[in-house]
Amino acid sequence: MANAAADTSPAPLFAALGDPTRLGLVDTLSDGTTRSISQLAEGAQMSRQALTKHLKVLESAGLVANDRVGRETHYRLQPEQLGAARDYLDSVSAHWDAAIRRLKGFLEE
Amino acid sequence: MANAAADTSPAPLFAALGDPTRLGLVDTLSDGTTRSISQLAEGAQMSRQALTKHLKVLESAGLVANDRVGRETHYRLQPEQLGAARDYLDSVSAHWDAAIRRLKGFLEE
DNA sequence: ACTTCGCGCAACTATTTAGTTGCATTTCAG
DNA sequence: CTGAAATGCAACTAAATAGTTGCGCGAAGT
Repeated sequence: MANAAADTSPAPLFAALGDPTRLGLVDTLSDGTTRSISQLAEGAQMSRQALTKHLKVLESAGLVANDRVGRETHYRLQPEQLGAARDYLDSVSAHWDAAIRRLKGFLEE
Repeated sequence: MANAAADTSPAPLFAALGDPTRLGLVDTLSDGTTRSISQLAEGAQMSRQALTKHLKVLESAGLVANDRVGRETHYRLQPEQLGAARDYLDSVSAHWDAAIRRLKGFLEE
């Protein structure tokens, strides 16, 4: 069991992405670099603690991970779950496409 | 302006998908058929009104649409926004991949 | 005409979530 | 050693969310 999040349903994953602040964090971290909480909080319009909470939500969803470096906590993006979310959306779209193709087949007969 | 949802950020879109009930509705409707609220509420373990609220959330996100048919309200999936969400995830992943490739380039020099 | 079905609207409750502040702890710098 | 920086922890508030119930109304069936 190496997988903590996304056990059965991707809903918690989408929920984690469903907030502008967290989406911004994901976007910021998508440049491959690692940042401390204070660095991430610099530009933001809310307290460091609020940011910390958001980071914990992202971490629970498996979207980010952190390493303690001295007195700093460095967060980094973990892109695997992004792929999982994308795959889910793909499967729904594929289901839809196949169904529509089938329905059209009936109509055009 | 034909686009009501996903104006700037896809966060509301992800938020709409970030609930197991709503994700189930999307999944159910992905078979291309149209269903009345009562039909959708049949299997569910909650009241029709609760379902109605979830459907309105999905509708606000542009994920479903409804047509009034007599005394029934038929909901159908609108898959375009699914594609929008997928595209966003793709762009983040692409950004990540490019960044990592660049970082690896530095290291291997 | 009468009844029933499918909905919408509104009020209400309980839980979760987003955000704050204050304080203690650990680590680095001088 | 002393002080400042970076963070974690805990308590608290306000607002959003998920859910309920009750009721009224228009559309269908008989």
